[in-house]
Amino acid sequence: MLPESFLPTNLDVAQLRSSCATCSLRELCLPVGLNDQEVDILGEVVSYKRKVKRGSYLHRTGTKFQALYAVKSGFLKTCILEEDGRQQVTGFHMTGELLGLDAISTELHTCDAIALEDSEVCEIPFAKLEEISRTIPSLMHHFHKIMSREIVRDHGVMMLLGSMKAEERLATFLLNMSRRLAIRGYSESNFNLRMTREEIGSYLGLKLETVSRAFSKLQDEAVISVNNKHIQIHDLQRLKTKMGNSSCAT
Amino acid sequence: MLPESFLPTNLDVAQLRSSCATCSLRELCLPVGLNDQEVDILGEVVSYKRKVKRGSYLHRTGTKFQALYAVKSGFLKTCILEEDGRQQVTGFHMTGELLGLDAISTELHTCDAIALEDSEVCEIPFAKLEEISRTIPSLMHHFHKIMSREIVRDHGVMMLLGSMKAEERLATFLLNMSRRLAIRGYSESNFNLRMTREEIGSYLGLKLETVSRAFSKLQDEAVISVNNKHIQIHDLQRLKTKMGNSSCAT
DNA sequence: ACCCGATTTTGATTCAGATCAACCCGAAGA
DNA sequence: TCTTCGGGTTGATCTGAATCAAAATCGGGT
Repeated sequence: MLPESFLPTNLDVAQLRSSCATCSLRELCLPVGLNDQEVDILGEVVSYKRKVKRGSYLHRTGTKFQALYAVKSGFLKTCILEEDGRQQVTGFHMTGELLGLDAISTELHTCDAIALEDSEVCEIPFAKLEEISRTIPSLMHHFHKIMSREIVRDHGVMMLLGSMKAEERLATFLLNMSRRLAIRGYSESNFNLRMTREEIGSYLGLKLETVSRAFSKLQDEAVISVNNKHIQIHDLQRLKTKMGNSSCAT
Repeated sequence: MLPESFLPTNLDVAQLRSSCATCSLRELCLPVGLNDQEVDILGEVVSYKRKVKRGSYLHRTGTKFQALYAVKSGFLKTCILEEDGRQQVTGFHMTGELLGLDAISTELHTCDAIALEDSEVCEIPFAKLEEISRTIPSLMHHFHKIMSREIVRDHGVMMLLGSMKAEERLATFLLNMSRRLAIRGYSESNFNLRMTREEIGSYLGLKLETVSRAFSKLQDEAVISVNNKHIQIHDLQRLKTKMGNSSCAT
């Protein structure tokens, strides 16, 4: 099994989906452990909200980096692509997660971010974030934790890509989705995927046909039900065992 | 070809290997763009130096995180390992690079760091680093860049593991080593590897036999010479073309 | 309701890399 | 010097996933 730390939570609070209609900071991943006054300070920074229609870009590779984006609602993917056309999905991102961390290093975005459904993000001008984090140490520390968690997540994916078989990869992926949805208050065993088989494949280092076959196999074994994008997990426990033992019985 | 940003430089200054025998801060990756006074402040934080003998651990998975480590000399690997014994090398680290970034998120190390040759590191207590970075904005910003660069590097590895063939992976790996050595003033075309075939394989998601065969193939094609751990690159240009075009002629 | 393009599933075949196995080589130690 | 042992190379075979191909299904628009 992958270590717990593989799972890219990207948020520490469970009560994300507030009923508040405005761009409430409380929904984001950043203001963990801040007092009201500090949240107010942060609030002036993240005021700008942006809508991203399904299929359109939040940012493109090579464009200037100015702000991080906190996902307020919706679902996005990030991917890098080579000149020769090869594409690698580097992540899927849902409510409360932070996008753009990779762009800090060069001041240019190093990947594309594309909405897989109509989404909303809060823009967080990075220069301002650094500025106020000087006066709010806990904010700075939490931001460091978020970046670090992204590194840990990436290491988990390296492990997956480097040494897991197709079925293990898919099981890991499903459990990851399940867990992240559960944290946000959705069902852990009943959900709709927002991405295509090809996108899943790109993320997992597999071809789309292989992903499809792996789905079918898990369904044949009655571990899950698959109806196109709709997934139902019947046996979470058994799915977990699939994650980590290629050596054990199939 | 991988984007330039793939290459995990982890330092911005070329003149790393100063002749100064003490633990000069100037050699590290952190004090970029600081004035003398600021370097002095930072100096009080990173005073402690630690030796790590070849084969021994700098830190182990699960132990408490207290400090980042800046490699002063030597060569280390980091790896995560599963209960079932599977191991994944997540990186190789040389002079000037920063270790331990993954541990910030949970306050526990999420990987082992093992010296592949006798090495020296400077300990940087993280709490203190955060503290002084409040008063030195450029230090904070540079630290953010370093973390971000690690994320970009990891994405590059994901690309490699997700969509490259064995030979492409090895070519990419060699060019990466070559470049990092060149930055440090060593030959870009003539160097000794410090890790075994198995460790290379783990990093690249290949078995050691496959790594060995890929080496032999590149040698047969007169692109490189291999003598055990000693590598000589004869045709850097051709090696670069190997990196990115599985579709093109072999 | 119907159509069209995109997506998904499934089958047949191929192939890159894993696995199994033998052997070689060089450094460390008796 | 001889032995041993951890790497490393190379060959033979196997296999999981890629590739090629053809249906089936879904969803959006008219």
